[in-house]
Amino acid sequence: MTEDRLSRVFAALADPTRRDIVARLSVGDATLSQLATHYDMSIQAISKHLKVLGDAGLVSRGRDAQRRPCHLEADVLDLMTAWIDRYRRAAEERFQRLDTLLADLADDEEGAAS
Amino acid sequence: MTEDRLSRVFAALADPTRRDIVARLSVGDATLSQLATHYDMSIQAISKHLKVLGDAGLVSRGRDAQRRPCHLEADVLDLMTAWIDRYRRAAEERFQRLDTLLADLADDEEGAAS
DNA sequence: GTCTTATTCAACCAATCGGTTTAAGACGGA
DNA sequence: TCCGTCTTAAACCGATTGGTTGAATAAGAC
Repeated sequence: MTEDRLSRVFAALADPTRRDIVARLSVGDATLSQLATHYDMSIQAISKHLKVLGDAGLVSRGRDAQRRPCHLEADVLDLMTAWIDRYRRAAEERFQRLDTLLADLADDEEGAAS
Repeated sequence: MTEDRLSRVFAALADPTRRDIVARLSVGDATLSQLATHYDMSIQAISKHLKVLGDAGLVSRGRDAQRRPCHLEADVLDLMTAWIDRYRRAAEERFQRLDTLLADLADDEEGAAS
């Protein structure tokens, strides 16, 4: 399903290091060792983070000799915004209905008082 | 900082059960035991999920006798969309620049060929 | 007061996560 | 060919997660 995919994308972005990697890749492609220079952990740890991002479909890897440049697949982010917006909208509409309901009740009160 | 908060919100929504709870709460408030009827796990497990959603700021709990109705705090979702949009936009702009760059190169080629 | 419902707390468990270290491939350059 | 660089694989470790069960607490309802 798209269920697993959504879970993987959310989980991938739940880690600050991985979010930072995404932020860097949004500026431009980069290799593993280039990325690793910015973090206080081993290259292998960053490699694992890239694997998580890859499994989530958020980054793809190319080939350039022994390098594997990382590329941000920004389309996947739309998956999340679609999900989020759906329920944010629902909540807002419900809030709106409640709001008008309260307004109507207030009007009734005024009507009864006059 | 807001770093932890973002991590908690993303992590909270990385679980399908919790996403489903958010979906249900977007329709209307509900109590723990009402929510629990829809899932094939113990009430305590759902209570834990609600705690995670609460710690992320995604749901608040009220008081109604011995019940603690759950309410979706939809504003928190904006935190995520703000983050996502920021980098999706950056990636798109970069793509746009690359696109026009390639177009310019093509024009140069044509110019050189003519 | 006692019973029932709604919720939380605590201990436990297997599985996953985020990191480490060490070793092994894959590739280009001298 | 051998060397240095870039990357992945594997084993390990402590902490966290997602679930369980059992007991404790809180608040009506009878």
